[in-house]
Amino acid sequence: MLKTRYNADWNLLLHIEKFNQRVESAFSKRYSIDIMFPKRFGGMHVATIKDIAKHAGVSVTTVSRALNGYSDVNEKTRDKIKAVAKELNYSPNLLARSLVMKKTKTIGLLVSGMQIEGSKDNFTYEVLCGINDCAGERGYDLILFSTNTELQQEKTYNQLCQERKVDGVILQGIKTDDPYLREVVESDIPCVLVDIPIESDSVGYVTTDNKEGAKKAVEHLIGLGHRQIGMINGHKQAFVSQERLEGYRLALEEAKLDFKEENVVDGAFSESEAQVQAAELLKKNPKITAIFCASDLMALGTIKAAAGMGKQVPQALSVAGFDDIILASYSSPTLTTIAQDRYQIGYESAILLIQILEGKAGSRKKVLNTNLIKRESTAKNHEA
Amino acid sequence: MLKTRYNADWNLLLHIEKFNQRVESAFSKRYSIDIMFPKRFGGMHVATIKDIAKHAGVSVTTVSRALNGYSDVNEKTRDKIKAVAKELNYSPNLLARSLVMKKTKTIGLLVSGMQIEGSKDNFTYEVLCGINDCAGERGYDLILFSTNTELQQEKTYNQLCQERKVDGVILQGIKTDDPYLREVVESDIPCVLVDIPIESDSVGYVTTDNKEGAKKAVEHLIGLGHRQIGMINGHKQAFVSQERLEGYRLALEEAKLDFKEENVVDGAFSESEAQVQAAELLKKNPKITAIFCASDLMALGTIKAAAGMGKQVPQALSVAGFDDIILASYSSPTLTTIAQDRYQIGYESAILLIQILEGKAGSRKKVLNTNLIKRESTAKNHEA
DNA sequence: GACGGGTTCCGAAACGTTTCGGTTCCAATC
DNA sequence: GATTGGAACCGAAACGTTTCGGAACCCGTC
Repeated sequence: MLKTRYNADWNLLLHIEKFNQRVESAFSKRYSIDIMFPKRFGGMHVATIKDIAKHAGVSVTTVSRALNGYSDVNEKTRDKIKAVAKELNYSPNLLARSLVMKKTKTIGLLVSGMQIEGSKDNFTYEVLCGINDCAGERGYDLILFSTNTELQQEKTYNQLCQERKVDGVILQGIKTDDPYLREVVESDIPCVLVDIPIESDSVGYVTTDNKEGAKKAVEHLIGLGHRQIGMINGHKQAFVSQERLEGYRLALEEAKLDFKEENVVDGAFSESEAQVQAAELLKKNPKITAIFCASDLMALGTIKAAAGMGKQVPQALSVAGFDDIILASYSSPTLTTIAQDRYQIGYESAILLIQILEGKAGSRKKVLNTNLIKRESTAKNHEA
Repeated sequence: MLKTRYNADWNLLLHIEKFNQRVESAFSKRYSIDIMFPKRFGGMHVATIKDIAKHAGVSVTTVSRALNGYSDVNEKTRDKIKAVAKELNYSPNLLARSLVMKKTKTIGLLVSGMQIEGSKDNFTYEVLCGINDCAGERGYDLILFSTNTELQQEKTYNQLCQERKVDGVILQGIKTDDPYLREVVESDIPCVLVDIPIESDSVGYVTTDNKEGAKKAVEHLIGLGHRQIGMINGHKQAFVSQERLEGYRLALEEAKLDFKEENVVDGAFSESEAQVQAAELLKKNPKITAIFCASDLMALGTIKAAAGMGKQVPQALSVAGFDDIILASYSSPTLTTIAQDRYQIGYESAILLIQILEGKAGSRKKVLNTNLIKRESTAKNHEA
């Protein structure tokens, strides 16, 4: 479908075609269309720097310099200009400014898991809150890129960023095998990754100490007398899964317990999948008295699986999770878990990105601490 | 703090001042600073329409028209231009385009409750998901305005929108006495309100049928044989509270039950506040056998209050909530509640806004339906 | 009274697009 | 052979900023 001339809007082709049947000359065509689509901003003319210049009797240069706080303008002139600006209800056109300054003061947000399913663990939302707060404090605005829809899928990471001219990007929720990730590393757009450890001149990351966290959880279980401890992990494409597995292994090792590969299964970070996998695991290895899950959601699934087999938690089986999502303190039994501060992850991501942008980042990575939260889902091993 | 000339960046004042001590002439000053701050986009020159024109041997006009699908360009030329564009890895500069087109294809998001507290009910997040999906499908990007920080507080609604030149705005989570709200109505920026019923040429709203929903909940309680039914409402500044109260009143009326004002208290949509208020209400009126809460969170608080008084839910007290948040199906007892589709609210908001933007909105309001979800927290009235 | 230096201002170019108002060329028509 | 009309293209202005390179003026100094 081609646009005919004088057509400013795809969607209005129909109107125009109808219209064309009634008009002859190019002039009337154009004119009428102008009437049909009045400029939105034009309607109630928004004051520009030019208007201020005219009203204040100075040049645009001076207005710009005055408003931006430069020193080579007389204070009296500056006051006058400011007064006129206020009177005209002026606010700068950031588009124009960005165009010449080559900085937009916006940071892009590429969230892969911005779906309704993310509602249970609130990971995405809480990270977003942190980013938003930090960006707000520092004068940056956030622009959201959706990557889930078909339409956006066609555009590459670079296109997204180049078109909108974001100063930098924060990526969250993308898997290690996501095509976007390659692009990120190859492009030189400043960016911060959440939970993916890549460092370079223009890319940094922030994550929690997943290894240490997992280790704490398993040590807790060991401390309760458990010797046969299973693990429900996430999936291979997640860096955090590797780390949590490593923490699990480490804790066992330090306690001189055997690490058995068959005691570890993947639950895809999903409650239902974990339920299936946990049931199978418990059937295959009935001696297991405790399970460490790489997420709270999977812990909930595991508890359901246990219940399905007539095993009470925590009496017959201890279950520890990871994340400390809201549900963890409301479910029954309440969940023993490793808390990670998702808000802080977001906040630190924004800090780091802005530091990189402004050329004063020391380290390009930030690793946050975890907390063991003891609740009802873990208990002493009575068989010990 | 004033900027000296040749200073492109506030934050670098220090560097420059230090630097100035070492240089004399204006020329060397400028030159050196240029070296110090290379243009970010300039580094690896991003292809512009001009470059394409040069490489393809045509004018910029033709390139623009070719890429935008206008009809008065030879198909052979168009193909060549497209090829060159791809080769140069061209992507249009939306800043420049927006500047002349006076349309940015972005919609602003003004969320008042973008805080970590919003994590329990996922209202904000789920609405956001809906908006994001719809906007993505229709080629709009989202830009987030934070209103909670001090810095942003100074800027008026109009300034925010004018500066970023968003095409339209969606407002969510603002109270009826929020100063922003006045501005919205007075400005002529197209906008859609969530849960605030204001209509005009440029503003519409979407909400759920709160009255009907509340009525359903209370009718359910009445159907279970309850005659003394209390209500924990939100607060006066919320439109939804008025509606839900009205629904409560209506249900009582149609069942020929007395509406007693002392049976309705405000819980500020907060779990803990509701707990306090519910305890007081139950003490003052021990004959109450059922309570309708204007939110699930408050229902949870109410259940805690009941437990604190030795009343089992649902045996001694039935509790119905509103929202159907995630917790509602995980708490114990699970909550009987009125489900509202928050995702849909977001999605419809975006649809409506875009319709208004493109001048083809029929109605300027959209009211969504609710669903009664029966779970464990309500039961037959044994005293009846 | 020429000169240097500081203060205050300004003209014009630049950023990357879109689009108005043409022009040029060629084939078809009278 | 002059006229018309369409197809294909282009120059230049416009959008609203910032900033480079001066210019004008005044004051003090040699």
